[in-house]
Amino acid sequence: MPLTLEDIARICGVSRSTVSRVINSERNVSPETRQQVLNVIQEINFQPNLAARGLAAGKTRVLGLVIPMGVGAIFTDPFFPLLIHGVSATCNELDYSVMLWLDEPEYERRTVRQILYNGLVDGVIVSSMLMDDPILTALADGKLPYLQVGRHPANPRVNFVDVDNIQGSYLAVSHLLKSDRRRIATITGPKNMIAGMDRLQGYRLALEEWGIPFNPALVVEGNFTDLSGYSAIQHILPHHPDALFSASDAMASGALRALHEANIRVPEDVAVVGFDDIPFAAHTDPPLTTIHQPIQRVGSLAAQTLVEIIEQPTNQPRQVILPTELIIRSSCGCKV
Amino acid sequence: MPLTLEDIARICGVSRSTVSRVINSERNVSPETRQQVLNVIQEINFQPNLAARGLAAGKTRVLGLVIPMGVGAIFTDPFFPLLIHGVSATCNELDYSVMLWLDEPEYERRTVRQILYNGLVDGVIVSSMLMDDPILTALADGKLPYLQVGRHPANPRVNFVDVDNIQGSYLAVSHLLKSDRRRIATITGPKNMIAGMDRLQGYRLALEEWGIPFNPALVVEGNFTDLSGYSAIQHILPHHPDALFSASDAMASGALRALHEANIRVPEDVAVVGFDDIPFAAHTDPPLTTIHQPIQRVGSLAAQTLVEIIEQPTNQPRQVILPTELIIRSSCGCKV
DNA sequence: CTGAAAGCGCTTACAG
DNA sequence: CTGAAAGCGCTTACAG
Repeated sequence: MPLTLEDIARICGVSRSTVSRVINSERNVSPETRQQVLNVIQEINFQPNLAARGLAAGKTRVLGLVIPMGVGAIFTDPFFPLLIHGVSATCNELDYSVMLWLDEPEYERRTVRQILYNGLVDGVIVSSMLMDDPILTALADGKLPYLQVGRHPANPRVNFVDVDNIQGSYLAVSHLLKSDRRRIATITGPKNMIAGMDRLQGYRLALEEWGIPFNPALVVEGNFTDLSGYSAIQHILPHHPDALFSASDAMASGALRALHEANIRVPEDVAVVGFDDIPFAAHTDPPLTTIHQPIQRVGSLAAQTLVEIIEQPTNQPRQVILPTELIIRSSCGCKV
Repeated sequence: MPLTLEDIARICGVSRSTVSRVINSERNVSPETRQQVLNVIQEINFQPNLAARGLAAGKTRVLGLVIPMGVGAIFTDPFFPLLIHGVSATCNELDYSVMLWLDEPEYERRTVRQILYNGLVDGVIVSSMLMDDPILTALADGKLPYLQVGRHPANPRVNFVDVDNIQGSYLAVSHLLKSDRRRIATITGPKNMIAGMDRLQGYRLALEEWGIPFNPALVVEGNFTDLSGYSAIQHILPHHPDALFSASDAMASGALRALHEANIRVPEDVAVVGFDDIPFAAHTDPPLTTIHQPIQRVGSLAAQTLVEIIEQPTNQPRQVILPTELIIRSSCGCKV
């Protein structure tokens, strides 16, 4: 029922090759013919069939977006909505569509194969932050263009867009240091997550710069959830910290609760800085000083970069790291 | 480079028709042949090209999911992540893929055309709650199977899955009534959103049942955001409410802040009940009594129902309304 | 600048 | 139960 190239061609009295050429903006079409075809297309609201185009050209103009559901606080954190928003907006601009896979553990195998070989996508953006995610190795072994959201230390040639987690936590801890805190504890992310380890790295860097020895008793591993932040406090408190850098706002929020229950004043007794700048961070008690990351821009850049990789292949891996920003609220206790 | 049906056929010494039949689980293939083909497919990890299949069969096994970005609190509310999760999980089970469109106002026109006529999706789920969303009328005029998340009062034949907003707010207000509150104010959603109006309807129903006259001075329109809840309180306070039903948790959270600043005690002076049960609702001060809605199940049912519509077309519109649940916390002041 | 023709990888009557 | 053949709606050398 929908019209085809052939129909347009008949109406215009040209061949379907010509119609195809004007649709794909090739030169080699006389201005008059081009205009006429354009008019007809406009008039009857013609949309080329993308399945046919995909089959013939080997390009579908659709990007896959793979989001692993394994990770914790996926519904309290606006990370994925913002990422999706960025990807989608840029795809719209570039005339690409986006295919979404929420990658549940049980389906992982099937997903990878489907994405790689079913010919439906020209490339894929994976937002996995797990060090050893099987989908990452599958992608690395395959030949489909792809780009990671989040860098991968083990694979130097991978394309990625990431937030500068090291610089972010360095910023956070430096701020605490400048506010004369010296016993700065940290709740880290899980060991198998790159962002978690990067944020720990920034913590160490800042300490080092100020000549403060690294004290293992002041670092506790969390898993980015509120609850893990809450229980981390129990381990940290005996060591009398005067500040806390939490590798996520969710954990900071749990820590704030625990601190409150232990009758420890924030920021007077313990200053707190989080990471992520989730909306909730402005509403904790006290409002949380934290590190803002430009997630939507990450998504947007990821889409744009992947399209470049698809359309203008080179040997150079494309890698971009976006800066973060310190957002000062009350929990750090710096009265400007 | 990827293998094709033809390759499998050659290896097995059969025609590609036969291979196609076993892939599509048709009968009319001898058990031995079927097994042999299956083995080869398994062995070489064959994935049929979906673009080709789509072109030949007119079915792509992909569902479109359209999410309008016009609406307010899209990143503080886990509605969309949960919805997407439900849709995606069920699509995985049913061997469908999902194509995502975040519908930004400027692109709306292009989006609709693309979805309807580019042959990439077999049907679409639209999560629009606007009364007069242009995409809804475009879909209604087109011939692509679709299903709405959220009912549409003006179109009785539309397929939809919705949460019972009327029953939900009825539940909320009844609870307040049972707790001896009589001057119950409400902050509504915007007039052009169906869910908003449904929630107002439930409020009226409960009042009516208890013989309490409807008092327009006690109802203020909000737009589902925190801020609108905050400012609504200024209009309501002069009329001395003893309770508040807020049509969203975000607005309730703003209202709580305003109440607090006005030195009005919750729940002693004013009992508060929200709607949505966002994660934050458990952490407000005091924790918010609210109405829980099964969003993920809505997504799951939407996908399942749309697939039924695609695969077994009938004339009957499919319409399902899911019940909500009252979650009692502290803000309503009922000490069980 | 333009058209005829082959081909992308499947499905689907049709004939046997 | 099986295969040969046409066809889905495009793109893309190739020839002119």
